[in-house]
Amino acid sequence: VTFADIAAYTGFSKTTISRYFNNPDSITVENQEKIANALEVLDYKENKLARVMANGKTEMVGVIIPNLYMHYYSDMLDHIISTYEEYGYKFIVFAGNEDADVERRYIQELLAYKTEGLIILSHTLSSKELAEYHVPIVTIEREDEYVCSVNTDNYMGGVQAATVLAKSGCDILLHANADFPNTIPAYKRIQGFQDFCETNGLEHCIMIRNFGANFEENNAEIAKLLQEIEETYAEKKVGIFMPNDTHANILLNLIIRKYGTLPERYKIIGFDNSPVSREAIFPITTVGQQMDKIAQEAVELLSLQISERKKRRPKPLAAPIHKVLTPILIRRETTK
DNA sequence: TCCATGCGAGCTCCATTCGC
DNA sequence: GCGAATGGAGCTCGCATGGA
Repeated sequence: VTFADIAAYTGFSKTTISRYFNNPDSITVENQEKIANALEVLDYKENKLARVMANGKTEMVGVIIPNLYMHYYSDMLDHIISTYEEYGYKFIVFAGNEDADVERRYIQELLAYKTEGLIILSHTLSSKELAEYHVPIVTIEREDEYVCSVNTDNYMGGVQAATVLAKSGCDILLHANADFPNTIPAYKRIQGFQDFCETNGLEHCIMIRNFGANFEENNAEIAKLLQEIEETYAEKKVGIFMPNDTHANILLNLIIRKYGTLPERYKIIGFDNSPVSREAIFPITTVGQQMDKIAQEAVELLSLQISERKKRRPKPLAAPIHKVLTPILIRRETTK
């Protein structure tokens, strides 16, 4: 059943049928009812392909994440997908696994499907390269100099984590993280943690590690980290700020496997407020990213760019828009 | 290899009808 | 006469298909 069939059945033209769907107020209520009735009788089903062909609007958005192993990415994806109700975008998702050539191929594939914009969570391609695709792009929690982005205030997150550990009465505050360049938002997390400790004269150490890209590698590296902490700070009450909740949970499991519980001398805090932080055997204190708001802001920012491109005389953004959201500290059992 | 055609819906421009 | 509602023609989009 097509517009032509509906037009023939109702006696209206194709134009009027089109208006019924796209600008119903331009048709009388009586005629709207006639057309609505015809749709029911004829059992009309919307033809999205025809619509895409006609106006070029696929309502599809491409998403590239590094992996689905990290709880942060799966949780963020869940929130991005949930924006469908408000914005109507459908999402095609690729996991790049930190391979630049693979990600470039995925982007080409997404653009070939005429996705209207891209949300990039992976760190592999520079924002300069992404900007050269000349499509609406929003990045989340990554280097973003040349493209629009939504990030959490990582500096504040670092300060919040250090504050909690200091208030827990820890003798030494540790922050384990990867070796980020200073263009990555997470770098500021390290800075915030370090600045707070130095300002307040707290003994601390930044432990830069390459945690790997899967559970096995993470587990092995964090086991080594724990061993080092035990050897170096044997008699001290240790506060450990892990780079994310997935890694905090692995550390927690390793400690519990060794001691049967979480000893009083260990305080752990994660980052993100991923589901795993709530589901852990001892719910993990975390610096929560406002996942729902980040996803909402990202899609809003993308929608803004997409709408502008559809105008007859689109005005490109004078400069990329960068939104920064405040982290929310969530106290749970691992810092009691 | 090239060209014409068809697919379904959107859109624009202009014309027509109708009711107040 | 005016404005709102509606009609109609013609073009567009990207790709597959088939015939020359």
